Amino acid sequence: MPRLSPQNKEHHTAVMRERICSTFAEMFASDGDVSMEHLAERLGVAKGTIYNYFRDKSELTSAVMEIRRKNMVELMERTILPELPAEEQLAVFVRIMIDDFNLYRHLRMEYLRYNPLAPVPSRPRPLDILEQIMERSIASGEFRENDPAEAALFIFCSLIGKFRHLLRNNQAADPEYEFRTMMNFLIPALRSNAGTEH
Amino acid sequence: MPRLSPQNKEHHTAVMRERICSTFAEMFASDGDVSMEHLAERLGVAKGTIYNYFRDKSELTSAVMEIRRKNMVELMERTILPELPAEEQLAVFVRIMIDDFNLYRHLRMEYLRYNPLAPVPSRPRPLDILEQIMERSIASGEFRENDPAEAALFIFCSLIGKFRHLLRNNQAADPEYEFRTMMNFLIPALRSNAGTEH
Amino acid sequence: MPRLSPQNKEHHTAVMRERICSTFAEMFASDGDVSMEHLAERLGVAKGTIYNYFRDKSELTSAVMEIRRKNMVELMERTILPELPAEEQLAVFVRIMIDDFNLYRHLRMEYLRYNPLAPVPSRPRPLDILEQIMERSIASGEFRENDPAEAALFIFCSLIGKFRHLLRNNQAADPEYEFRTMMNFLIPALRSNAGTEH
Amino acid sequence: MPRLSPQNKEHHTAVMRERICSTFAEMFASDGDVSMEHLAERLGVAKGTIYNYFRDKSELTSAVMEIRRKNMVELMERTILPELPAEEQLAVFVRIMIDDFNLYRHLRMEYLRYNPLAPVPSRPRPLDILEQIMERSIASGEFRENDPAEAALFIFCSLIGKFRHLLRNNQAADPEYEFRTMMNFLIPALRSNAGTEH
DNA sequence: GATGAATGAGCTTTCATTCAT
DNA sequence: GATGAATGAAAGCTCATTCAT
Repeated sequence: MPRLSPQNKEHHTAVMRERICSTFAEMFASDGDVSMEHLAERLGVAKGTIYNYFRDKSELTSAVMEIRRKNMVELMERTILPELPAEEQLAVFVRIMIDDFNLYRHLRMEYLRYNPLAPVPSRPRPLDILEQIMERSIASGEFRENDPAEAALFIFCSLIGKFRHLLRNNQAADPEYEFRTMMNFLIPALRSNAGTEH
Repeated sequence: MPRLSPQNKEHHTAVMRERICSTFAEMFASDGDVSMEHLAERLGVAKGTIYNYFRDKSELTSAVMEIRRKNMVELMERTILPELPAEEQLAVFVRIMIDDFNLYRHLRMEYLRYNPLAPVPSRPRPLDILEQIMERSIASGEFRENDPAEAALFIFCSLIGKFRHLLRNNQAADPEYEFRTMMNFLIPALRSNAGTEH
Repeated sequence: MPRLSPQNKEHHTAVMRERICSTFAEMFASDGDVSMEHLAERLGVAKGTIYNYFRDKSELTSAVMEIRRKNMVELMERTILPELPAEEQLAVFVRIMIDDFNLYRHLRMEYLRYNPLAPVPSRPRPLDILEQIMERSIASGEFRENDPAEAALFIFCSLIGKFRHLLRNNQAADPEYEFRTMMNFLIPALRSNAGTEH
Repeated sequence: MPRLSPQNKEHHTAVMRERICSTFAEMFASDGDVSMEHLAERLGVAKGTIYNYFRDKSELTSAVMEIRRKNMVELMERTILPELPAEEQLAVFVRIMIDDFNLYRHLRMEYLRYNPLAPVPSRPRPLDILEQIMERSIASGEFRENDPAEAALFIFCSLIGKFRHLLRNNQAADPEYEFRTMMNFLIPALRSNAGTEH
């Protein structure tokens, strides 16, 4: 391997980190937990090489989650346009989350094992975006008066819970069905304030 | 501790199993996965002793989950009376789930690892009870027309998702706050059908 | 359990030892190695009880071998009559060995594990009886001139080797077939001295 | 010891496997069963290192047996020339077996434990070679009419049985003595058919 | 920067043996 | 004499991590 100029070196490092992360995510998505040995094998590099780019497995896992999150967020930012009706914005959000789940089911759920203390990820997270949607929708009156953060968290957790349920039953999501069911309950939850007087 | 009368023996066994289970659950709750070695240490017995009460770690884990589930279900059956208003039934259900979560945080989430195929637990599960609540409430018109199973699953997953979120942030639930938030969204989701026409 | 007189006590001990041994042998014969736990279970006594009659597993195993050997030897002494033709005496010997093998295949082969230093068993052993047969037969001229001990050992080892071969292939012996094959080679080996001049 | 050229790596692996195998065989020969821990200790490496060369203990044991067998068979094939007199061919065979036994006493006998179903080893095995010797010798009339396979098995088992006997008495063989005794009985067994008419 | 052989703490599990009652 | 719960050394095996080259 030839000497790299500082820029090239930086570039090389970034490319390599990206390659390792995406391969790891991919393997995780299909097989569940992945050993460093298998990962190196699939990458076609030595185990030690991975450790040149990531301090340990925990850092790698975090990085993967970060990339995944960034991709998801970028997609959301491109497709969830503030000028759309609130309901439609929510719909896009839900669809993206469902697709992401189908892609990364194992990774998402096993993440905790290597990151029990849940390091704060870089902003914005999907939950942040969802909060913005809620803020706009409540401000515009499309959704009922409510704490936007709370509403966002409720929606977010409903989705996560559903994903976990599917995972337990070893199923991928049926995107269309799950989408319809979620919307069937979420929209009324956000629209009407029927019966909350207790 | 030999030479116990049959009753005493049975009692001793039950006590010991209970002690092992609850210690395991407790350690799991605070630390995540627990090795048999550490469990024995905390119990103040030898590793082998645990294996006199449980064939292997998988059996122990299942037993803990089963006990937990049975306790929860019994409590639900005692306190969720069909003659109460639907909303109140749901409220009790939600409270019990939140309390259970606080007690068994990690265990609930890591259970999968030792039981990847999710053996069917003894009925009824909390979800079954929730389905009954929904059936009655929809039949009586207290909640809007809907598939009871779908409604139950939505509620259940919303709760599970919330728990998982708290777990990720390494928090116990604040029972009163979580209760109010959940009800604030669940009741409208089940009452009104505002805006589901898309 | 009532006080036993010294004689009764002695008798009880002998009976118990016998019971333990024969059960152990039986289990060994059908399943291979047997744990003290399983043995106690089958006997309907506690594990500790066995240790009142045998210092440890090694002593038990030795005792079993001893009993097995004594039974076999008694049978040989009853049925191998010196007045029979040499060939017939040998035939009876071979048949008894084959039958014994079928009964105790596992035990015979695993014995070494607990008795790596092969404590000298009580006399007479089958090999001793075989030596007597050889002595008589060579003295009477029915078998050719030879060291009787060597001849006996050769026959004995041929049988043991055959048993081991069968064990490796997880077979019981076919008594009639094995008998014919052995005799087909042993008789000439003992009769003629063709070609030993090298 | 990283960064080896491909040849060196292959060489290193071969050397290491060989070292592990021969140490294992050696320890086995003197002590009977050997734990991975003890083996590693004697090798001066960590337990895990052995597992870099052999998937598990069963594979290691098989490898040792295979090497041993290959060496023995190669030696037989080089030294047992079809043009030699039958008796001489047999003599060489017997000598090689005796020497092999002295080298691998315990291992040979305990092999079964880790390979209870006796996986078919690579051909040809010593028994195969012995069968060829018998075929040729019976065809040429040097040995009497007989099923070559049966004759070979008889010889083979006589040897194995002798080895087992020595093992039980914790002896190495005295090669010259054992050789003479075996031949003293085997040759007549194969030559003459005196007295097989019963 | 890359390598990958070596590491060793850690895991689950077994089972002969002990000893207080 | 009988009991059997408790023991704990020992086994086979895994895998994230290190470091000499």
